[in-house]
Amino acid sequence: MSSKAVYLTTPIYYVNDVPHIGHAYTSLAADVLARLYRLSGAEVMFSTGVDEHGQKIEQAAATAGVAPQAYCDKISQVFRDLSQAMDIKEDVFIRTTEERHKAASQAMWNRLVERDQIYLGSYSGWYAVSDETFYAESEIVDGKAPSGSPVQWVEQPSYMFKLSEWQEPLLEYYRNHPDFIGPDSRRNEVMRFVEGGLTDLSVSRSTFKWGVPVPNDPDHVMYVWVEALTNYLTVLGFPDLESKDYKTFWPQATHIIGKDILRHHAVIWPALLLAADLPLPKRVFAHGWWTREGQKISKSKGNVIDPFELVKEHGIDPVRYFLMREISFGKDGDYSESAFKHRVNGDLANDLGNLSQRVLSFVQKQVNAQTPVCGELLAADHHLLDMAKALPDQLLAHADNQEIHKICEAIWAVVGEANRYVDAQQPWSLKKTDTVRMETVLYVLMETIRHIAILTQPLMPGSCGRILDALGVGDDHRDFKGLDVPLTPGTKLPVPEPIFPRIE
RNA sequence: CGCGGGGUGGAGCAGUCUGGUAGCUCGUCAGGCUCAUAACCUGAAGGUCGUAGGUUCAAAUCCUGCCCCCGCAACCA
Repeated sequence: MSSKAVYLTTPIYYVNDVPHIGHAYTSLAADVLARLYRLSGAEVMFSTGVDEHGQKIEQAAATAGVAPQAYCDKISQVFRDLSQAMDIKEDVFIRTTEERHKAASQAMWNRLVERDQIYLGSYSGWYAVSDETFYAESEIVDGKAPSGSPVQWVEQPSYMFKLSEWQEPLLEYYRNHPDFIGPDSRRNEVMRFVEGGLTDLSVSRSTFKWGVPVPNDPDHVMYVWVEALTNYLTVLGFPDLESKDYKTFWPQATHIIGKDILRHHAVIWPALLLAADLPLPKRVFAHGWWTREGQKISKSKGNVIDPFELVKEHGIDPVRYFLMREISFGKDGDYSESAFKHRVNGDLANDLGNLSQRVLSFVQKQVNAQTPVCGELLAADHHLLDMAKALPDQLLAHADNQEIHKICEAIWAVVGEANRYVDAQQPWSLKKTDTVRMETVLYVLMETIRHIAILTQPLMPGSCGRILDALGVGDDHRDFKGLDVPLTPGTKLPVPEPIFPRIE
């Protein structure tokens, strides 16, 4: 259907802590999009991974009494487990301690140096010895750190990136590429920020060792920006600009991120790429944050949401569906037990689950447990089928804008129409008067459900697989191409089981 | 005057760019159906669209002032 290429990324997650709902949310969104594009026949690269460098990791490892690498090995595995737990299928899991990433980061650094974009300056700030941390001017309270520790003004040599030179080129780029930053409100925010002026950026540290060494200066390691952001290129084989992956995917990159790191991705990253004379990604999309029962989520409040516990309690697919459907992707939203219950019971159990069950149970009992024969189609039949057949294009359009909630809405509009169709056609009445028509109605319904199930796989792969099993759809006909392969009348069908249980 | 976002029936949102009978989901109430996971379908009630003023034949939508809420201010998705 589509021969386009798509490169989707999540940020690389910092391994100083275990995964929380935010990590799960970002990865899940990217996974849903990746799965949809794969179904459509597009060439897809979906990467996620972990950021394993920095002082906090070095310290955390020291506290734990293990070498940094051993510490990273352990925590990184938990992030891999998260993908497993949530049925997230990334194509690449990148770790910044990999040798190829070290090579890519240093190559990026060298490109910047060659273009006179990095100079040795100094980094200064308020340093609290007891906290081993620098604090921003704005964080200082009564001449002390937020923690109450005494601070001193410290200056140290640091390599600086000439970010300030890129203010105008960035603004020009934003103007010429209105789709570069999404949602639109974020683009606005970023442009205002850049218009306010950019200062050069500290891109190295000499106070710790756990990082990628700066080429030709062993006293420094690269600080997060240059190194971490380069992971998106590492994955594609950079610095080999002739590699197949780089050529295929880099121009098609969409970075899915949380709104907290919008500036890094929408300002620093494109500036670095412009400065290094490399093409920019196609789009940066920042999603919102979750609250829980109306409260901001924070460790101090103790109300963090553990994604592992979430899926253990509710099952993978209901959690996937809820997170993708409950809020407009890009906005903030709230996770609450009652909202979760309403979504799952309403959309999954009552609407989709019940639709499938009421149709398949009827077929089971009235058509001898086999796919019915399709007779002449009437206007009402065409209306429903046409709605289902219009979905693929609609969904891809929404995916291109990262409007995942609209993907859900579009599918459920067909689910609703199918339920209305059942009521209008009354197959239970036709049973007594016109079994040929009854079979046609049931066939139309099964075809509609087949479309829905195939197209909902990206959201709920496991559950939709079970629906397709119940419809007798073969494994090799479950993608966009398979949509064009209609059900075969007479196929023996298994006894249908409810797919989405209600939450009481 | 730091920057940005927002204030729409009980709840959560869309609509605002491109003025023209206020829409969706959930909830509430009434009815229908009986295939189905006490599910499904239909209908009704409920909003002076934060506020004050302006432009206009006409404003949720454009302009101005004010009030309130939220986020950001450079390592939390």
